Amino acid sequence: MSLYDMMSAMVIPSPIATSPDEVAVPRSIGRALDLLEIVLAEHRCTLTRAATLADLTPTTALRYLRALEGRGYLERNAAGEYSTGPTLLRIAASVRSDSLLDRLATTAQPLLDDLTRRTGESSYLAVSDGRTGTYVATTESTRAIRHVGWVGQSVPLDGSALGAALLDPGAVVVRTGAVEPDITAMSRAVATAGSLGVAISLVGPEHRFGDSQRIQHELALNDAVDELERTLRINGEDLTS
Amino acid sequence: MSLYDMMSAMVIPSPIATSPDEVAVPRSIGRALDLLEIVLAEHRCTLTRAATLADLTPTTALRYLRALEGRGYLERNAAGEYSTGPTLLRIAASVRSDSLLDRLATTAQPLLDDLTRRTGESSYLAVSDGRTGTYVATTESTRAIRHVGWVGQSVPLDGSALGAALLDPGAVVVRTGAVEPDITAMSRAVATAGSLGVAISLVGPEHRFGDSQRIQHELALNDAVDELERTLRINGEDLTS
DNA sequence: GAAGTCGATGTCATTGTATGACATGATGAG
DNA sequence: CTCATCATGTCATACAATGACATCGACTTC
Repeated sequence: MSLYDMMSAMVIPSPIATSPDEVAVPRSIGRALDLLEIVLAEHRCTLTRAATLADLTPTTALRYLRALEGRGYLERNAAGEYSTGPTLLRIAASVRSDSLLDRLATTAQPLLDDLTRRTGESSYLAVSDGRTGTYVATTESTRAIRHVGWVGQSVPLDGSALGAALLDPGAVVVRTGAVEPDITAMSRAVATAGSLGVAISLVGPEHRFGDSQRIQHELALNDAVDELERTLRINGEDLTS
Repeated sequence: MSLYDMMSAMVIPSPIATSPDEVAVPRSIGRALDLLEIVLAEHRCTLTRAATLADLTPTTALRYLRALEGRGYLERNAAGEYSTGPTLLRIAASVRSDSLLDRLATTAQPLLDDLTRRTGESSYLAVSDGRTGTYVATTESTRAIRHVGWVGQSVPLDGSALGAALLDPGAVVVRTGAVEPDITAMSRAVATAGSLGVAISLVGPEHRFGDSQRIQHELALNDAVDELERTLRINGEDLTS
């Protein structure tokens, strides 16, 4: 199973329309949103794959995907693959201009750069909705052996360094093999008001996160997060709960 | 009727779940998406207002709004108002990092600044999905009498300068009173591949768009759009159809 | 205090809309 | 050519979506 398949298998939301401890979601709504999230997680997705991942018949999935396409949330290319549609892009732009998202990656990018320079590892900025984290910015390590490829990808929070860090604000969390074998991620959450989680992760091969480097990595990560919080606060964003 | 009410009344999607010349959207899906778009257009919205605008009973609207909240697309504050939720923020960040949206506003902002400096009027960057345009960035005029308040707002494309410009790439379109009385908008589309429409608009009081200023405004607008296209193309974005 | 209004929420009988079994068509590989 | 796979359409049916109605809570007015 390739990395991409592993990632895909792991981020696909459960096809259960109703979370056991949450509100009853009308079945059809749950299904449509499942399909939307599947396509977005896959980036490009055929009808059959979406139907399989959503555990729906092709007929039912086609109906929902067509509906989402008709409303502009998805679009379909000549090869029959669904991907992000114009309405979702417009909404994303609108939402972006309304929130800290507008400044977040811009503000964080130089800090990611600095973190990578100090540690020699790849650094990532992640946002999270409580179930899924999405890596939205990165600075890659310049080493010959480096971690690449997570930007734009979503990971489940369960079991990951990112998830643990978001649950324990202020703590630096280290996990190995949670998302990829032999890969160590070190994460710390950024203090934010509101429901959007934000974190910075440092990611690299396990053997480069031994005890001696770890202290240094942790220092650098803490500096980056502290600086991001400071910069966003200075810019008028109230980050403290 | 205040400006805000006018804007809201004009951008609310028709509650008809099936567009007459498009795919059949399952009724429940159409309703849920209508409500989502209503809340996003309103920015903050109570159950009763959303139900009224969507032409649904409060009970039905509550059910859908709760579903969208449960899935993270909306959230609800202590005052009972719905607004953008964490999953939508995460998706927006993810979508942003995948597309030209990532660079668009950053690249356009200095051009908006320049356009406003040259013309003395407020300039706006808009994105569109073909039905609705959303203003996502602005530079305000520094004059005592200036146009303000459109950033983050959505406008229907029908009848507006923005809509006409998007339908006629390369043309500079002028409209007065389409969105607000006595306000003139001058728009030109930015050439983009894909389904997302992008345009720059210059907006100000009608009396400042007379024949003599108009030529100058048009020149400046064309320069801004040409430069944005050039910059995006240089940055690797294929804009030409 | 009582009465009224409004918004939010819950219940339940009903029906119409969502659904999937099945069929068909198109395409590509061997 | 056959076969497999993917996409799409049809239609009978049953169950999930729905709204009429009731209840509750908060607030305002008299």
